[in-house]
Amino acid sequence: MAKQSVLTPQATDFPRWYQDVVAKAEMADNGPVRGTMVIRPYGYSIWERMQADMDRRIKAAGAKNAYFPLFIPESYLTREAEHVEGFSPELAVVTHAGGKKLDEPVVVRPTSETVIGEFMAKWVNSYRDLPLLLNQWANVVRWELRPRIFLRTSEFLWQEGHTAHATRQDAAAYAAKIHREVYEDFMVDLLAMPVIRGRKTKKERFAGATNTLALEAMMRDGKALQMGTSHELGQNFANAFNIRYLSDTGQQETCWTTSWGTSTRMIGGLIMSHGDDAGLRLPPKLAPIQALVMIVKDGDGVTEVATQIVADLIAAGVRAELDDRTDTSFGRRAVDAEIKGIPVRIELGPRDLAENKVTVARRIAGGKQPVEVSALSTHVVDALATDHQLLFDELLQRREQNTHDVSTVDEAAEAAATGFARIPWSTLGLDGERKLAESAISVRCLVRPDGEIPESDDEDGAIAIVARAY
RNA sequence: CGGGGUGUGGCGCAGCUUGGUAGCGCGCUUCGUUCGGGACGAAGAGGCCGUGAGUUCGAAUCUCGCCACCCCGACCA
Repeated sequence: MAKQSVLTPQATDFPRWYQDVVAKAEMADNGPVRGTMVIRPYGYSIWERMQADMDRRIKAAGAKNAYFPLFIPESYLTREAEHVEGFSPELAVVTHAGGKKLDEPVVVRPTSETVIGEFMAKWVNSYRDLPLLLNQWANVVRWELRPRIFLRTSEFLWQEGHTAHATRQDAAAYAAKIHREVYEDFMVDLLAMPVIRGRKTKKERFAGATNTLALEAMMRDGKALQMGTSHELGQNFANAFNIRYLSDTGQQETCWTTSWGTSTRMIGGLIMSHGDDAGLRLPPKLAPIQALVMIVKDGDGVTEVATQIVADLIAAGVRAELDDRTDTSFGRRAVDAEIKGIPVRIELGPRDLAENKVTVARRIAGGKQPVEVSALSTHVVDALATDHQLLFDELLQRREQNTHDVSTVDEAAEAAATGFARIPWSTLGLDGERKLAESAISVRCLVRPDGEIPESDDEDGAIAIVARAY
């Protein structure tokens, strides 16, 4: 095999075309920093739309954006025992700066609980200051042993929310609110991806958390991907950083904190869920270009009509663009649009125009059909709404077909070879979890039979969702 | 760290067994014909074959060392 300058997940689970569309990972030309990610402009435009939509939802949940330092004094990390233990192996540490050795090394943030905790302690004095709801959009660095494009890059972009509350109940409720009202809604409504909301087992919990809520999605190949997490941190960080407040009865009390995050990993999840052999399929609400008006051949006023159609579509609320590169072959342009996942393509040439029609090609629903120019805007708006649901339904159906209820550990392992297994946690237990781990199968999360989230790991009736994961 | 591999134009690869001074596809440049589903023809540009030493008249090819990278596992948003 030739030397590869690009991280290439295998074709079965991660199609090759993503390189042309979205990103490539620089390995060879980036010195000792391995597994960082370069996102091409088109890919970034997808991320920008995710970011804008997520940001809107986070603000609707009451959190405000802020920004904290990239470098964290090493001593901050060590204040929370489990946290430092969990993150130590993957820290990038700066030992020299300004031409000399630093008295105390600083780490490049792998996550910001500790710096933000330090500031929360300064900012919170009274119960009137609570809850303190913060969010940060930033890049973080985790020196993973084996990077994987989009899913686990050494440096990645994300949003991390950090909040402080007066009571455990308030903190738990807020973590759950983000989990459900921000993250799940985002994934269903914008990404057209069904996700399982559940609770992580102790083994899978975030380092320093008392409870981790996760959203798990099934990829095209039956493996699970964690799309986002929301953590209750108990008083672990509040104790470590002395985040305390004076209550309305004049007592010094310790805060309860949460943290939650979603990252560029979601782009990977999107590709592995919605992508097909012809390229990416973008959910319409996410697509930077929803309708591409393509001039097949100019002449007889085609350009004028096409320009008017684009204007009409934009007026109807559709993100439309004109493709008038008639010096490039039709096939090339059509395939480009397909690979990029543009949901609707409107083809237009003299032949169509003679009948006052255009040809509408659908990336998601498939097929082509002639549509009257006068009815086009309505047609496209309807198509985009339908396509969103088609994508969601397809994924949900695939997940249901590849999920099996089982009653023994061996059956769980067998079902996890191709999809998800559901097994009572009381049957599986810590021993079963350990045994499955030997064959790279993990408990993705615990759920109640009705799909809600258990209050504790050992709650009666809790079901473990078991799968191979990325 | 354990187990497998691989290093040859920008990208993907062949050539190595049986040494003779580097080739194919894609991409790129120019011209012409095309352009309603990844066009075709012609002419070009681009490589001291990862690296060091050795064997040899001669090394991409054989020998030894070194380095780098990839895949599987442990770690993980």
